[in-house]
Amino acid sequence: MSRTPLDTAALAHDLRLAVMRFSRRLRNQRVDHSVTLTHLAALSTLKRHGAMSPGELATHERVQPPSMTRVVVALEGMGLVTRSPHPTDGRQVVIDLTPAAGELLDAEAQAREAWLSERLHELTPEERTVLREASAIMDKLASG
Amino acid sequence: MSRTPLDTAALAHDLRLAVMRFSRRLRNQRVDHSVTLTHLAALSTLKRHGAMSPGELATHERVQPPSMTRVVVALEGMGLVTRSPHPTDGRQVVIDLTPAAGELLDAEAQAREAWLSERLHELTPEERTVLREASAIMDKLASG
DNA sequence: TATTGTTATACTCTATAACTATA
DNA sequence: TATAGTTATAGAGTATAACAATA
Repeated sequence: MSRTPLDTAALAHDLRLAVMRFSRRLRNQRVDHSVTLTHLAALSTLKRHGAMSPGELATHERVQPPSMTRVVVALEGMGLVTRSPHPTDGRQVVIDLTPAAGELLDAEAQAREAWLSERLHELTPEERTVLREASAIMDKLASG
Repeated sequence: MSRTPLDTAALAHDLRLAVMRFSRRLRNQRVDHSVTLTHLAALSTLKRHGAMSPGELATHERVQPPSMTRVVVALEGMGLVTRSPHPTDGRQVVIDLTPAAGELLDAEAQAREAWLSERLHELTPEERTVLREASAIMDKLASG
């Protein structure tokens, strides 16, 4: 058969376009204009994985350090994260969520995901399973 | 059980982060700096669906018309698309690929997708099937 | 010297609002 | 009036290069 190479090329093509269109749609689904999707993603990662340095956060989100610096500065200005000196390494900084961020995440994340959650509800359980598995695979691809 | 609402919220969360990280990774995978990923997506859509108006192209790519105007202007400047008057409707414009775009798509798309194709090859056939199905579902979600 | 983070700068992507031309 | 497209403008997101501080 040896159809794999062709299939893979077609999959790469379709997957690329689907992800681009879907991510555009997600970004446009903004309700509150104070916290952007990028900000929310950083906050979510901090909530899930706990306090970490800007560098670690950048690695998690697959962005370059200067890009994360900008995000952290904005979040600090909004009172959503704190920057503390690292206990032993003077070069490093520890970014952590403030209580305000915890509250915001509970409320805002739900509101922002309302559209997506609703759409997901309209899918079949099988389709949701596909997306659940695809999420893990895409994260694996992104981190590789 | 009634676990669906909770599952859906968690899925919305994970899917959002996975798509954001994956799309960042895709954008960063730029090899040639003359044609951007957005440009390539528009060209791909024109190749697959044939000549169409800027408005139709914007709908396909889930962007607003002014955003597509900018892309089309850039592509025309690079000699990759032509803008012709619509035969019957004087308001409309028809965007079509030039021969140069055909050549570029064959070569450049493959080159740009080399990274992704390689990564996809490392997956199991089952994982690729998941991504293939997920692509279709994400397109459905984006267009809904 | 190597690492961590930041500043400076610039480019891509995308949107909304206002305008023009045609239907 | 309504529609298609464009222009003008702005903001979000991200990168590379250069710099400062610490290890």
